[in-house]
Amino acid sequence: MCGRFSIIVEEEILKKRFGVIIPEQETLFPRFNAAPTQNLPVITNLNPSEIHLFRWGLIPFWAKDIKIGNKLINARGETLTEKPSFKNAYTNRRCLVLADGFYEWKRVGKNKIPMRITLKNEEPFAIAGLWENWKSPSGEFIKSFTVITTEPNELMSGIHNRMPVILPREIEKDWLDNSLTTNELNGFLQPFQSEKMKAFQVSSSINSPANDNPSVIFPIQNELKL
DNA sequence: CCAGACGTTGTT
DNA sequence: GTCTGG
DNA sequence: CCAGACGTTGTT
DNA sequence: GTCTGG
Repeated sequence: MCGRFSIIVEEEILKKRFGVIIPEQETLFPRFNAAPTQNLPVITNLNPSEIHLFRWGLIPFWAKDIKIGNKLINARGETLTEKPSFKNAYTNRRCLVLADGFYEWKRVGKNKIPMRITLKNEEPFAIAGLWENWKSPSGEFIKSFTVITTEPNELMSGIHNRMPVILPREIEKDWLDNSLTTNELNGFLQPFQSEKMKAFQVSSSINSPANDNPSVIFPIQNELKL
C-alpha cells in the first residue's frame, strides 16, 4: 500500500522535469511526510501543463460526505474497471502524483519498521493516480485524488505486499492521453523496475504526520531495536 | 422492485 | 475494536 | 499510512 | 450515478 510519501524537490526542478508551470494560486513547499487529506501536487489530463494541489483521498462525485475520501487513498490497479468508485475516473480523469520517495511499514513480528523508498538516482517520479471533482453539500468544489497500487517488485516484496504504480518516464504523457483505452492503460499498471529503486529504514518520527521535516528522510543504521 | 453500498490494507 | 483527522 | 479519539449537556 | 443483495 502507499499511505505516505515525500515531494521535496525545488519547484524549478519539478517544472523542468515534468515540463509544466505552477499557477500563481498554487503554493508548493517541501513535503517530507505527505499524508492523506492533505493538498498535494498532481498533474491531470485536464491541465497536463500545470501542477495543481489536490486533496489526497478520492471523493466520488456521488458522495454525501467528504469522509468517504479517507478510505479511498489507494485503488487496486487490477480492479479499476470494475469498481464503481474508480471506473469512471479511470476512463476520464487520470493524473500523475508527483513524488520523490514513499514510505512503507515493514512488519517484523509485532513491530512496524518504517522504510523510505526512492529511486537510486533520487530523482522525482510520477505515481499513477485518478482524480475527481466533488461538489460538497455547501456547494464548494473539492478536487481529490487516489494512488494506484500494484504487486510488489523484488525490492518491495521484502517490505510489503503492495506498492504504488510508478510510471516509467516515457509513458507519463501517455497516462494523461485522453485517447487511450482502459485496455491500453492496463498495460501501464506494472511494478516499477526493482533495479532502479532503493529502500532504507528511517526514523519512526515518520509515523506522525505532524513531523513534516527532514528528520524523517534520513537513513538509520542500527536495525530493529526494541 | 427498493435499500444500501460504493474501498484498501492487514489480520484473524 | 473502529472511526476520524492529518 | 499512523495517531488519537471514542460522549453529553450546558456554560464560558 | 451504478451495482449488489434481498
